[in-house]
Amino acid sequence: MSDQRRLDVLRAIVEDYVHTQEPVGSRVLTERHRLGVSPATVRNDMAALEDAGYIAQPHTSAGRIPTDKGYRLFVDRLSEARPLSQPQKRAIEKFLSEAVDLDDVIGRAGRLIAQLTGQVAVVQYPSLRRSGLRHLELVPTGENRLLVVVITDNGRVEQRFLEVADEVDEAALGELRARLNAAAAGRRLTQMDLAFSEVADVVAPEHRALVAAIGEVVSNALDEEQEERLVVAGQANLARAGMGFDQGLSPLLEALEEQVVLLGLLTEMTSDENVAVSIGHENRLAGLARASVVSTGYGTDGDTVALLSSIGPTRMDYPGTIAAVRAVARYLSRVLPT
Amino acid sequence: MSDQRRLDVLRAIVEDYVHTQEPVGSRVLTERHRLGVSPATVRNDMAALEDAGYIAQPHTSAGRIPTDKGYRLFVDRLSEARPLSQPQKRAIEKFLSEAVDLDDVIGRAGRLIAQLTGQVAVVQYPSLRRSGLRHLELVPTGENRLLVVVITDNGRVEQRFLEVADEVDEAALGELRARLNAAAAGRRLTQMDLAFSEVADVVAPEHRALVAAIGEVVSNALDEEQEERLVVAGQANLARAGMGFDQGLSPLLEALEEQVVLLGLLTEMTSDENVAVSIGHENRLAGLARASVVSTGYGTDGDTVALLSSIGPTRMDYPGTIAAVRAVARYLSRVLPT
DNA sequence: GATTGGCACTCGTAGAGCGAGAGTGCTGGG
DNA sequence: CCCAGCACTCTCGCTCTACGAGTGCCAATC
Repeated sequence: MSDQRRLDVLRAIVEDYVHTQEPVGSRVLTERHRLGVSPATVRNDMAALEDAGYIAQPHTSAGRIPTDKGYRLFVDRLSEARPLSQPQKRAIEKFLSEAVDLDDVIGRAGRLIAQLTGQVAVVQYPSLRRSGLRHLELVPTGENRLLVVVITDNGRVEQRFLEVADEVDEAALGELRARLNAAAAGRRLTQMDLAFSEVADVVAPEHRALVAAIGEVVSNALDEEQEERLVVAGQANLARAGMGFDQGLSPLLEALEEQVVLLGLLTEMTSDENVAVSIGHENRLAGLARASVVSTGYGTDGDTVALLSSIGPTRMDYPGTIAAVRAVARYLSRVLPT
Repeated sequence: MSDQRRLDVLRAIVEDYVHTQEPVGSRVLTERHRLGVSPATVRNDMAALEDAGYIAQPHTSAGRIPTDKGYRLFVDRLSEARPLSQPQKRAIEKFLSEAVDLDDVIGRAGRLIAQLTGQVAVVQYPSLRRSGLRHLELVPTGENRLLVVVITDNGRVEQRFLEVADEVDEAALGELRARLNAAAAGRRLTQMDLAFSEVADVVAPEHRALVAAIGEVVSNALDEEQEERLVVAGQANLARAGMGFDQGLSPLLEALEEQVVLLGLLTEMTSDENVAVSIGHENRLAGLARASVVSTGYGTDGDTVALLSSIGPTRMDYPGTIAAVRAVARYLSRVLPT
């Protein structure tokens, strides 16, 4: 009994099931794939595959469907990413390069993945960790309220409200703004504390507390932990008939709304710029037990700054999804401001 | 035959159906509501209501369910917004006041509406139309690429990429930045063109084109047409059993992803700070034919700057939804930076 | 020893038939 | 104008049956 043929059978089962969404029996298997053996032989192989846990039958005398373990083997050893066509690549490049700002880039990347894969896309905003400060702006906004806007080297903009005890007059604010910008401009975000304490030393005593408060807000805003914004696109794809989620949809949608938890999961499974795949119950989240996640990092020159994923049913088209995710991550890395 | 009682019957039908999600017959109607008449009488009234198009029966010999027209009458004349409880109000206030920036305010408002109504929430970002320019920042980001960041009076931040022909050196960029800020600061966004042409006159000839380009990007970024960002929250609520969307879910989710179209619909139906309700087929969008939209404007002192809506099945709890939308809009208006 | 054809067996599915229950519309009397 | 009673209709859930798909096993074959 050839080991190789068993793997061929498994691959055939996965491909057929992904395509038809129906349990596949020994007869159609021999008809649709040139295995060169009879249904009876295939049946023997299938029995062995079932014993090994790669496939299962939903009920006696139905065909077989792959298990999570079966998909795992398929992804690891039986498939290769199917490269996108040239027109597709050009379309990706064109669509991403038309973006007008960072929000738009991220949004477009999400829609792109959603459309290419027919599934849900999750895109994380690029991290701020390694950037420097470009400009700090203080905007008074109503009584006792200040808006602090931070612009970084790499074009990221963060804003935070700050409650202040006493109203600060325009002139004092202007001076503060000038001093802070002079002291902090160009510095790494990690050295920000230092810059703020320098300013605190030279400023009028009644403003020291304010400077400290601003400093706290700024480092807070740039803290990596806060850096957890996700964009989700293509949720409508999940509801389409034939996705296999027809009634188990709400746990999945709930998981997608729990952005903090979701990001944790993605971060955990994605180590570098390779594409990682997590299948069915391999996902730590219960809501994703019937789904698979294909995820990769992106960022300028090998420096992974954020994540990009596609989520779909376990019976997704893995080669196609992996290729799409990889391609978009690559273009995203290129088009992204340094 | 009393007209008043017929309306009572209609109200009873709507309330019962909203509650039980099942067609309601004449018997249970007399049992659950003190109508003071027998089922037979109610049947006559129901026949009249059906002739008038306010209710319908899914099939012969099932109970009645309200039609879109029936809900319309209910909303317009038979119900009043049910005020929220004090604890609820306090919870809203607390939750919104904890927000750290504008994104967070909008996000929280969405989650709040979603949770209060058990439906989907759609929140539009506040418009920039009436604000002035606070600061303009130019950040070079990679070769031939400039990031233009606009900070407005009311704390809104917009950013746009700009492709430039030749690389601009730091010094020239610094000068440009200073000049532009001097000329434009404090001006209304509508007078921005003027400020830019002033600068173009005094700047070195080789930078005129750049100034013009920046001017275009800025007014573009602040153009109201561009101002169409929506946040959608609580999509998972739609998938919950008993929402009535069990199989017709995907057109709805698709409608929610078509943000431009969706915003058009909301803008059209919402005229001012009153709460507007659009029921079932009254919605121009086919995807929303089985849903109702409850929408209102919000903004500082009666100046409507953006929209806030809740979308659910036509058999939603209108009084509760209207109250929730109104309450959140009110607090949002108060907490929002001027 | 692997492969294969044949055959009995198991189940899920689709369809038909049936009874019960809910709800209506109508009619005739208060 | 209201209401009790009654005949009628329709859906829903149940059971039963026939069918088909697919398997597992065994003995024959290469």
